Amino acid sequence: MAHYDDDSYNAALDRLLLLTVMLNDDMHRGLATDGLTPSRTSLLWTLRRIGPCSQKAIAAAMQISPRTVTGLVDGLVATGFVTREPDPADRRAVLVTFTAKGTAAVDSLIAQQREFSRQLFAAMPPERFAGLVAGLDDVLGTLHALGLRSPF
Amino acid sequence: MAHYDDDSYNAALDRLLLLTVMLNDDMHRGLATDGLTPSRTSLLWTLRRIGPCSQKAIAAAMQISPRTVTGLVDGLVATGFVTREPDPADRRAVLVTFTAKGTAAVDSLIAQQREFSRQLFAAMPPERFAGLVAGLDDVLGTLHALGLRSPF
DNA sequence: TCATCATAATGAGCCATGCTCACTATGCTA
DNA sequence: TAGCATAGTGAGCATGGCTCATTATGATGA
Repeated sequence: MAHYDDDSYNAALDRLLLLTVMLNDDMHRGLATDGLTPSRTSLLWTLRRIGPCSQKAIAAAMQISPRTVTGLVDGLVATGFVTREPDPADRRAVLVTFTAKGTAAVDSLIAQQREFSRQLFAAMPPERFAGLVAGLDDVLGTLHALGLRSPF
Repeated sequence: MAHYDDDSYNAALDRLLLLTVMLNDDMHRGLATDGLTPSRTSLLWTLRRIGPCSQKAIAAAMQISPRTVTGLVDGLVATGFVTREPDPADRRAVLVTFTAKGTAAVDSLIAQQREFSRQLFAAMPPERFAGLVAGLDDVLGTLHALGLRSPF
């Protein structure tokens, strides 16, 4: 009895992890076409969320070291997605700021994501979709209760 | 109407991607305690799935270059998880083989995963669990139909 | 048999992404 | 103004991807 349940729990986790891997791979594949790496894209997402800010702030938001942010911003500056602007309030700091190309890239990613969500869910029976969302919310709540915190 | 649906699809995909990130982070954190990196662990999982085999076979199974496998196996040999045994049928090749420590490590990972699946799902109402699994299967089927292939 | 081509692994060397530690330049405060 | 704190970066390391060249071995055909 308990054994039977364990097996179905494991099968469910296997599905979840498989989905995790497949979604990750797909995201990374899509990125390559835009000349972006996963880490640099993550920085762009963060920048969109918190707005032009110091590298220190980006490091805190992404939970990586300030030194790593220097490297990522170097790459994004070299490829024209962001610029380093002087911070009028602190001459030690820079304000990492989108270029037009950077803004366009993030907008494109958002559009791609919307399209992908349509492809994933539009054909799903409403009841099943609702069941999936309820299940995901349950899992996310459980993870939160287990002490895992969202990176956002 | 269509707009409303789009928003709920997006919200669902956001949940899925958030879950993806959180599960990934958690897995990687857990690994560090065992002295394993994510890539080396992935190789151990692969090796468990396909059995002692050449590095070439591992590269094919993991969809990475043979050169990268050389590096990963170097690390796993240095830390005592696997050994390189001569292939009796082909003196060019090696058979990557678990040590006792390697077998124990994989067994431990499996046990951790079973425990984690219990923590995630044991408290979930059976109906919601069933709804989650049905939804996940639907999504996996859709991904397959979209041309995304499982890495296994 | 032996020359040729194919294959398994690795050396050399590149890039990206993470880290720490040390250092510079600047800000802040007593 | 002296001294501590903070933002960013240089130096240097590890991991994990890659390609290309090389070595050793296997396999095949003349």
